[in-house]
Amino acid sequence: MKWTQAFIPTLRQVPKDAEAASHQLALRTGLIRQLASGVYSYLPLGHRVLLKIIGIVREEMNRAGAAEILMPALHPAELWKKSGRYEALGEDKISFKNRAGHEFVLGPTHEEVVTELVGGSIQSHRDLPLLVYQIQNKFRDEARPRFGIIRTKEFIMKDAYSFDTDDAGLDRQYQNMSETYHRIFSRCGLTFQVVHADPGLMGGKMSQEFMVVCPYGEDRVAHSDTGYLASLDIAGRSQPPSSTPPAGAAPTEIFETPNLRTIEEISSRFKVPPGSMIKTILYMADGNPIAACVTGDSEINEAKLARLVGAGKLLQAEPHQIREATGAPVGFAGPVGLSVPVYADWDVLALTDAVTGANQADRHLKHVCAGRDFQPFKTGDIRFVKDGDVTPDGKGTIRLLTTMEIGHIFKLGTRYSESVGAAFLDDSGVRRPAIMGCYGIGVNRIMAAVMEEHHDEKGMKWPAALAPFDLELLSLNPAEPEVEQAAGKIYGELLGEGIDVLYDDRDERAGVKFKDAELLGIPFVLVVGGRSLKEGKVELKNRLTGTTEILEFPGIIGLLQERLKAASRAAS
RNA sequence: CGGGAUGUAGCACAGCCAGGUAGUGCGCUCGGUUCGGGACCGAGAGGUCGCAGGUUCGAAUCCUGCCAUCCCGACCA
Repeated sequence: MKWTQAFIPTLRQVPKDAEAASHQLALRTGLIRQLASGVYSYLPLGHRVLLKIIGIVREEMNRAGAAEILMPALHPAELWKKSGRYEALGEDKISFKNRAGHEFVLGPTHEEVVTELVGGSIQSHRDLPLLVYQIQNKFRDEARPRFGIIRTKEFIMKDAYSFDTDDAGLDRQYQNMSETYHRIFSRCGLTFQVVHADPGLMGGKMSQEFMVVCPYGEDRVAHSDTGYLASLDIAGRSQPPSSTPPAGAAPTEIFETPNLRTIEEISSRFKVPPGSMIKTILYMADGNPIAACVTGDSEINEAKLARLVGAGKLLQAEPHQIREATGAPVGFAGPVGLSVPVYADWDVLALTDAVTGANQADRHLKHVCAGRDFQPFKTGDIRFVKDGDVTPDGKGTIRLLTTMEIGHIFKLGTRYSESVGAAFLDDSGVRRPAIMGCYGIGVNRIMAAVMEEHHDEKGMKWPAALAPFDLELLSLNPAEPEVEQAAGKIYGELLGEGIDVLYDDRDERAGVKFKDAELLGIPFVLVVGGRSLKEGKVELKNRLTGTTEILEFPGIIGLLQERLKAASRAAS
């Protein structure tokens, strides 16, 4: 394709709204343009990259035995009510009513639709197992789109769903998808990690996330050099020893803290380190009030807390519920004398001289000692892990890494096959719900992740497998007829050989073309210029290695093909 | 949804505090000179200063409200 026909609006300066490297580069190289917050157009170069990614995904999914389908983006709201997820969709739902007054949801994911589809089409255990997938735009009204195409309201997802007769079948499909995902992300040139995620509270099913370490990700994982790796909702730590109060420790004492509610306010006003304060947060666990305590320098992890409590639904208490439970307004809760069950983090047990709320307006307690002044109902690990925590096996030191989730696989079980309906008759004639799994990949996120990983100060360095073109042909000074002719001839021959080439035929100065070529980051740039042309030579620049090779006529095309093949072999 | 910031030409910004004909750099158009690493000279085009209301003889500038976008956090089936 010729540059002058390609619609590649490169930018010299970085648009001020872009912060992440992938966002800046995607804008500067003319891959994307924003229409609204979290809503983007993909221009020819961006679209080509997406097609390359989709090509790899499709190839690997097909190889894995998955059958491609295409489901609608328009879902009757009724279907979501049937599965019970209509409410759970909440604010993220994008929906509208048609002229007949029927509500439709723009599909944020497709468990309901695929279960409806498959449920209506299978009858016997002989129809299973089944594995289907699609590549399609999803819609979620994200409260906060971020970092260009890393988190958008409309995004491209590959979603796959498996249906089996038993758990062993599900295990096989899950393993198959896990291996397929490894192949897909590797072929895309990504360095990734697989992290066990919160299995959720329904049935203890398994879930794993495929993560890329990246400063502009929106997840974090706990990692140690002893090989520990876990998402924060399940990341544990070793249990610290609890302390016993020193003999003759001071008794608790109430002190006045007018209008001082937060850890920071008390800490700075009374010079108490946050680590020796007890933060007490009230929750409603399946409708019953409970209190959770961590040290003032920690944050409660609600997933961990929910597991300790054994609660299905955990919500932060409303102000009136806090007042009922503690007898005080928000900001003065503490574990001492509290009538609701107290769930305390291990760290709290180590405090022998703590400050915490007195359960009275404008008052706190000091010299509080866990075990002496209050007895937790249960203790455990309920806070987010922090840098420096010790891994559960006691051997490693935890470091937090910022990561981007590019894929996830999940053993669903029968949640949707029961609620929406997908059942089969087993070999003894008993009607049973299919065992499901679901497997997602964020296609535009792969693009962003690759851009985060493969660039330098000059611009992109696309892995051969995803580059928008195999080769850029760059003619210096097209005003010289010999150069123009030679470049045109080479362009024609490359096209004839089926090489995907971008021909920079613009009437621009050499510097502009070189800079743009480096910015675009197509792996190979073939430079045709008057100087070397006189000696019957052209130059082949390798953007990835930064090296230049001189090629001589004739035989250029053949050599190029060798280089391109070698590059794509190296990538796969 | 809480906190912070920013909206002036395609992009990046100045002007606002101290109200008085809307500017700079890059890009763009035309002419000329250049031409292997983001050229130079000359002449141009391009803006309801985010929107609405108010104050004032007069508002990009002061006041009020709204909207949009970005960042931190909450959320993320």
